Amino acid sequence: MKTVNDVLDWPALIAAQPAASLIPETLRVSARWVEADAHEMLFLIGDPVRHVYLVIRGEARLVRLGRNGCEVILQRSRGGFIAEASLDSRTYHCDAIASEPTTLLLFPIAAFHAALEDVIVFRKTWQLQLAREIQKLRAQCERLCLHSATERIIHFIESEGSDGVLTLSQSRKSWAKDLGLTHEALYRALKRMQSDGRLEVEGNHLAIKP
Amino acid sequence: MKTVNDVLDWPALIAAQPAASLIPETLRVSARWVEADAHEMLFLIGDPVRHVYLVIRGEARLVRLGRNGCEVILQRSRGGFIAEASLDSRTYHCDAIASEPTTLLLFPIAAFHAALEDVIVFRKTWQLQLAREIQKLRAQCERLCLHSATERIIHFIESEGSDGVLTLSQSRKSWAKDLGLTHEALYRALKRMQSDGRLEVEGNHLAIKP
DNA sequence: CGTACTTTTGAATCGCATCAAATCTGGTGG
DNA sequence: CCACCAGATTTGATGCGATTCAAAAGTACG
Repeated sequence: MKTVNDVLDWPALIAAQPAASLIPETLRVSARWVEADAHEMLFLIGDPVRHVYLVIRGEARLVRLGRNGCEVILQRSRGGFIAEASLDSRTYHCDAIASEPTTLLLFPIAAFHAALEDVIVFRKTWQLQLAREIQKLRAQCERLCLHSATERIIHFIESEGSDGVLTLSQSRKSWAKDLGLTHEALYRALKRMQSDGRLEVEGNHLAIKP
Repeated sequence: MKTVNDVLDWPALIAAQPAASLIPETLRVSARWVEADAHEMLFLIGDPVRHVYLVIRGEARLVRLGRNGCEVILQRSRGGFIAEASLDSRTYHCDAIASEPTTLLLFPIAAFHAALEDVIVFRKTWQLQLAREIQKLRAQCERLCLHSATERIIHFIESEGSDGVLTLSQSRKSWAKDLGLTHEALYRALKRMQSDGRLEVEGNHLAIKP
């Protein structure tokens, strides 16, 4: 039988994907390799949880549709696990979509649980992963509680970037969604901040001026 | 030496505190018992992480002060762990305050880590705890991305309550902070929803009308 | 070259934040 | 028991800023 190890260059992946670096051999061989098209649904709300998803290339996002049909992003992952919190759930609480052509690894839940029990270093990494996700989400809640577009932008650059400098890894339109703003509001706020001399913009490179 | 077991009626606590139910004996005896006054700081941003905090009675909250001096709530815990995500951090990323007279258990970090390694059932409970926290935070981000006060209120009742009915366990003023609104906006939205016949309010009992 | 998408700008509207102040509440101490 | 105080609740008036709807210009890709 052909396994993931035949398809995948693990050493290269590990170099590129910190999250994958400590996946034990026993778990690797049980993984499934999946290529998803843009806009392809990975799972739907209510589906039974059968796999843990690791995004290798591209982007996957967790979304929920409000009653107005408006999409809300719960998680966005480029190179990392997605829906980690569903590891102990029976069914999914949201939908997962590939934003673009995306490569994923699917680990069967049972094997994943077994690896978490047996391999100490893997377990520690996993717990750290969960803690990081919590801190990231707390930062996002903090940001969304700010009332003005400008404040949210600054908060984002300061918490996601380093030293007031940040290189965006997404379009501004999707950034606007992360910030809980319309894209128009984001464009205007950015322009205002530029002309006020509070921000420097060069392509995807943003720098806060003191 | 006097231990926590002398002060604390564990069976009673366990009945009242699901989160405490699986704390192993070895960890229990190392716990410290703390009574905090209202507004007392439990730890400050930058403090080294020495303990894991479990709220027994009262309420503790994690906050961060924005540049405008406005307080943002990152976590609020009544009867459960607080700052779980700091278990693997060296220092705290936010302040912790007791909202009211509060009783806490403090578990030394080292003992906590040891218990996580040694006691399978405790470890599983802990991982579940982290996953639940992630899902709760995702729901909150989803809520904060809604643009109107009314939508946030409905979302909160539907996700935190059951079947469109919810009993508030906090003042409306602090609820407003959770919703990312001013208290005035919350009061007005509630009144509007009542007069529109979309919501029924009796003290802390809220019910969405279909 | 056409299609899909992002980026940008404009105008009108609405809702929330803000400031101010009155009332109500529970709890404390005299 | 009452006076008092801190905090929560409620109402009002005002202005700003984000949403919304609309549309044009730019950009990537097959």
